[in-house]
Amino acid sequence: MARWEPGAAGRLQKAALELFATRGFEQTTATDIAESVGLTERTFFRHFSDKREVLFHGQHLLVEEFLTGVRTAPPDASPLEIVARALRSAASFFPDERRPYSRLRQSVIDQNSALQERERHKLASLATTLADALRARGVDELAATLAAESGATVFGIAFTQWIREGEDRSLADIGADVLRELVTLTTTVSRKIP
Amino acid sequence: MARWEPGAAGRLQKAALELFATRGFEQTTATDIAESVGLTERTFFRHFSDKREVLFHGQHLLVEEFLTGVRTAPPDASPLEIVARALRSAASFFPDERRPYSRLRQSVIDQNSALQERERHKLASLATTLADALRARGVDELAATLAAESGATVFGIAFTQWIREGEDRSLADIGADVLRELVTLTTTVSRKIP
DNA sequence: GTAGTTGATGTCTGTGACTGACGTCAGTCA
DNA sequence: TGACTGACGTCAGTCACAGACATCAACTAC
Repeated sequence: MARWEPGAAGRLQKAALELFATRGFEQTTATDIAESVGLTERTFFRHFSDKREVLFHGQHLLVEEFLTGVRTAPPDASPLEIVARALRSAASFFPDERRPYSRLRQSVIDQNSALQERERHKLASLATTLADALRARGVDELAATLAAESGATVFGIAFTQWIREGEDRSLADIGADVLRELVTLTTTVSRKIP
Repeated sequence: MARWEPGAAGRLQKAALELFATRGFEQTTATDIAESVGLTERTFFRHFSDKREVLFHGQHLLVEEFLTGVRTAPPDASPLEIVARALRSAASFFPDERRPYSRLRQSVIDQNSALQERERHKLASLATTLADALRARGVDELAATLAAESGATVFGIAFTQWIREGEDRSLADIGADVLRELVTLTTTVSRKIP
């Protein structure tokens, strides 16, 4: 028999989401979470750098999906086409079965501004990573930054729409729609930018 | 003679920036800041909701500039034109004399990820406010969100450039350039978005 | 198979961010 | 003149997090 139950991080993550969803984020201490799965506070902080992070563990896998999309884009693709590929690839990270889980998690985040702050930070660092990948493909500095930030924005908006009650399109479809709307928006500048 | 020196918040802000710049953010306690201007930690937290906030006080004035720009846009302006106005208006918040101060402040933020997180959060809430203002003008939901987020992104990129050593264009000029680049980027989609 | 090593955990202790309750006192205003 | 207010101080408490060190099953080398 093993000395410890395996998968401590996973158990902590699951317990944390449940406790946050019932009691609320601030009303749940790190000790609460740890003890609910038979561990100590110290162990909690060995697995997660801070209390908020327990809800954001595994985000690097999403970033990887984005990068895969960037890599599989044809060499002559424009920055925005590359971003479109990345978005489609990232969407595969959120199959429809995952919607209920994503909804619950988001409802927790939406109720606490410290968590929203962390979420935005993750999205921003995704944009930074994306921009690096674009630059590595030879896209110039400013275009890479703008395309990457736009990609992150589109992803954020699409994701929000994806988890809305009643929505049944796939994340990939929504993402493509939002990106198209962005193109439309910027191409219908009737007046000159001063 | 007054009982207390006036302008406690301002004195705290100034002292905080100086201490953060010399010792670093984490190496400076709220007590350090407060006592350096003859106040107590408790008073510090009466003026600022948390330690990071001392660097972001007054941001609502910037938001106001954005909103002024939105309001002064002609009724038939497209969402992106409105955003262009907002950007130009916001730029007046950062006259060239302010560059040295902004550089110092940014160097502090760039050295601490908790501060970067807060900065992104502020930019995100600016986008939300902008989107509300656009919707209030009749812009539809998705277009408003996209235009507002794009505006915030452009502002962020332009500001970063404005701060760069050797840069001497005004923030308004840089902002207009970045926005134009965004338009260029999205209008040169040779391939169809899948 | 025994000794040494490793890795995930527990224990103990400390620091600092933040909060609530309450006291203080100069200035204001009735 | 006396009640009231607003900005501050004092005190005590909670909790997020971190360093140092101990523990002990499992694995490894010999």
